[in-house]
Amino acid sequence: MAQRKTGLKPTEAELTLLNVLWKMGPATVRQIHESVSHTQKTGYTTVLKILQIMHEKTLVIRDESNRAHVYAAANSEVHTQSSLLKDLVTKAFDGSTSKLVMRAIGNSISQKEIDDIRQLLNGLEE
Amino acid sequence: MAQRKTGLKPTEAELTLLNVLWKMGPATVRQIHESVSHTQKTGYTTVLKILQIMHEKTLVIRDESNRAHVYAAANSEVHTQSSLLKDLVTKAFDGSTSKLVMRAIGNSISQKEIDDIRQLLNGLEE
DNA sequence: CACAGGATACGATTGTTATCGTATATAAGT
DNA sequence: ACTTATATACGATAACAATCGTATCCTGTG
Repeated sequence: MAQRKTGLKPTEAELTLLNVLWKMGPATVRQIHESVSHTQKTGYTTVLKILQIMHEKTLVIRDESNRAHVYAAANSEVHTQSSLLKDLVTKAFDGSTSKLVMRAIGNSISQKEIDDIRQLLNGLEE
Repeated sequence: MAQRKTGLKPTEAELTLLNVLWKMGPATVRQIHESVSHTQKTGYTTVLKILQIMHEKTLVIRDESNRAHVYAAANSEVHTQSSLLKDLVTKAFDGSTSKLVMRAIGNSISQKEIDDIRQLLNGLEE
């Protein structure tokens, strides 16, 4: 049911690893595991396995030229965020981006965030 | 790992049924199935089973006083939307609601939607 | 060159999601 | 009371997600 070829949705564990890769840039399994183990209690081989699966799914690319493979996110953070948002908009907001935005804003947001958003709206307008 | 007691996240199939319940109000399995079968090819017993599981998870409540049980969403659409958004913000937007909003707006949005959002921002401000 | 340390590969396991088939129960007609 | 239509309950299954243990495979160093 999930899309095959392009832009398939990362699972929760996969998204965690992607976040690391976006922050750190290309990294080895050891580095990635080191990074996640600060907040997670995941084993090394678990991280490895997930990365291998992500590679099959083409969620990451890897450089195998060295013994320790170097992994990198296949898609940008922005691209993935947009994709996840689009998915949520269709599944829970009846396809309406503005509904989602208004719900998000309504949740609770700081004055600075309000200013940032208004700024962006101004930029979009013309 | 997923939270037990309160506000646990509905799966995709569950969310589909919740959308029906929010639109229609309380309904029987037959009515719900009828509604989803317009766009889905799901069997009757599948819908029934999912509703039973949702009942165990307390995602829905049900009235068993008649032979055909009547199901209703346990939480409001707004509540669930907020919960899903909060989840996405923490998992993919580093906890920043404004990042999410700006990404959503950036995706593509109509002039009317921009106006609606600006309106909401004005309302929030004072 | 042997070997210890560290890397990947390969299942195996457990839990969850989604889907149905079949069994059973019940209400309403005839 | 039997039969039929329709409900729920139950259990099985297949796919996917997440987790590791173990095996195997380099590679640099003594």
